[in-house]
Amino acid sequence: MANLNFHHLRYFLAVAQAGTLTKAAERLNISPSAVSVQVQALEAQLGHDLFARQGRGLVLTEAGHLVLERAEAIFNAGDELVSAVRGLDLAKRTTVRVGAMATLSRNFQVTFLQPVVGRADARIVIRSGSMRELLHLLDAHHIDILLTNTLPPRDETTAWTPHILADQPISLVGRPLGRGKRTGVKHLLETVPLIVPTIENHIRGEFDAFAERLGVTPLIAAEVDDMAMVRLLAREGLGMAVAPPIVVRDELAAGDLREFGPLPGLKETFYAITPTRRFPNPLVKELMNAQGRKKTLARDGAR
Amino acid sequence: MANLNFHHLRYFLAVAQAGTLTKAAERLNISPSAVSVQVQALEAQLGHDLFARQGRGLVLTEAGHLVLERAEAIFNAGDELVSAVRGLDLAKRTTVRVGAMATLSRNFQVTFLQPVVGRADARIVIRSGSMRELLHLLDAHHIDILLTNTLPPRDETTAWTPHILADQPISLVGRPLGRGKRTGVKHLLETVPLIVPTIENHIRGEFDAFAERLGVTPLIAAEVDDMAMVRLLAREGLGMAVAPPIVVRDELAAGDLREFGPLPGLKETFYAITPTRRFPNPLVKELMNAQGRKKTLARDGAR
DNA sequence: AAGTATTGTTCTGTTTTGTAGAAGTATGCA
DNA sequence: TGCATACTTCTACAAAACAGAACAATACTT
Repeated sequence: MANLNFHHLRYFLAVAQAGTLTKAAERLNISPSAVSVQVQALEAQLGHDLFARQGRGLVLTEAGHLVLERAEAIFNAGDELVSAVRGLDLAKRTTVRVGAMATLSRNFQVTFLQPVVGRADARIVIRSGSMRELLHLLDAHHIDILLTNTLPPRDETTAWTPHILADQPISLVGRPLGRGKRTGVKHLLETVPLIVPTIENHIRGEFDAFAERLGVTPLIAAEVDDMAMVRLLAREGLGMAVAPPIVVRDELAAGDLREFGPLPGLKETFYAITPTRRFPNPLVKELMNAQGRKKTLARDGAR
Repeated sequence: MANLNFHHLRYFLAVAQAGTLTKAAERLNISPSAVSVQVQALEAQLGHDLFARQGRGLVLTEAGHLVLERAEAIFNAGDELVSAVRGLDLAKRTTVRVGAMATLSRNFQVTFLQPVVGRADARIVIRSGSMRELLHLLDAHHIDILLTNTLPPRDETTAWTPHILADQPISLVGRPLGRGKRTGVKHLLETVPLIVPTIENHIRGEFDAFAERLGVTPLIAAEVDDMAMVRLLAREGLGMAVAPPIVVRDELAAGDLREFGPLPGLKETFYAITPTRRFPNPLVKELMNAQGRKKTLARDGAR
């Protein structure tokens, strides 16, 4: 069975809507004979008369009515397609759609988005999910950028590139201890309940290796994958968290929590993953550039 | 702005679905060069790249994904259109869609449909409504036949023809009277409460003229347009109904109601209105033919 | 690193499809 | 009957889509 000829269908629709073949031809800037032939071709292909030749006019048959309804829907969909594509230029330029790993620190996300937050000409869409889900969204262009702290494996078909945004040192953070208590890292690891990342997180691997190296068996109170949860638990005093200080930035500033020294050699790396094509979204470009500057400043400050 | 070229769009869809241009061309039984050109024409027209030329392959861009989704919907609709038209041959042949004036006697409708009722190879769809609504449905081919007892005015654009199905005498029908009561029509009209059709119904006009001719002022208890309601009211003993006996056929047979003689000169005519085209629906043809035979029989019997 | 296979593009000539305009047919109207 | 309207048919022409060859870029192989 041959495919429906949409060119014929378009002329049929014009005739059905205009009421007469002649008027339709006029509206299409085309000769009546051409329209006549095309409509007949459609009828031949469908195997049904769409118009009854009544007197000197055309009247829709039952099949004609049926086709008319659907043809209208089809060409409306076509028009919508075109305007949607045109809309890409306008709408998408001013929106940045960010996917973030559900387990990622919210503070980090906010810091990253700083340059566009609150700007009147920019809209932000954030969706979180697993790496699998987010990569799929990125591939289908439903997000412009993917924020993560673990790098998915690249294979030959990957159409994206990772960008390192920042290295965060990993510290022990927890509620202030009483006066005179020992605060050495090794001692703390052995005596204080700990909140550590789950095993999927590469920090956990590094932490375990670090503990091994020190020759201590840490007292693990909780394994948590969500950084927002880590923050809450630390604030509640469940134990000391193995996490980058940025996660509890506010609490550190307020004095509710304290940083008990970085864990040497442990760090968390934040990545932004973008489609391989050069950033077509100017907001993404802006974000990436701003990030570059920030990283430099942070390095200089650390010296 | 030029119209969307669905021919280009079809090739784009094929490429997007097949993954590569080459495979798409193969599936379409067409050369790759042709496909390449057509897809590029679409891109030019939409003003966006739909594929990113990556390595030696093609990868959908954001605009491409957007177009893909909609294109799928469009061509699905096209396929549905074709199968709907094809389905006309099969489905519609075995279905008869009847529109009946809401006020029409149900008994009459059943009698009319008798020839196809209960047949395994025939489906019946009945919808009721006002003349206006039903004519519209007939015009749009949503019903095959329209049953009515009044004839709508024909003008030059009418695309339908009426068929007289049957003449029914109009009688006075009501609950049996006590023994010895006078049953003359003139006497009854003056003394018994009556259930008469509303003024839109032409029977009412004839009835009023008839009463005038007799020189009586009838005692009207109710004006009702719906024959099912007339039947109910007569059964309840509200009064005597001015109606064709077929409306209360069952009650007459059971003896619950009695016919008090026909009103001379008054009759109701039932019409079937069909599109002017010769019945394309074999069931309609059957119904009309059967009706012809029945009418003849009824006439012969009346002699 | 060089050869080979794969994928998409460009170009040229050919085929298919669509179109205009004249002539013809059928209907409605004065 | 004469004339206008509406569609169709026919013929020639124009536009579009197409195949095939040559080419360019990339990936795989040895």
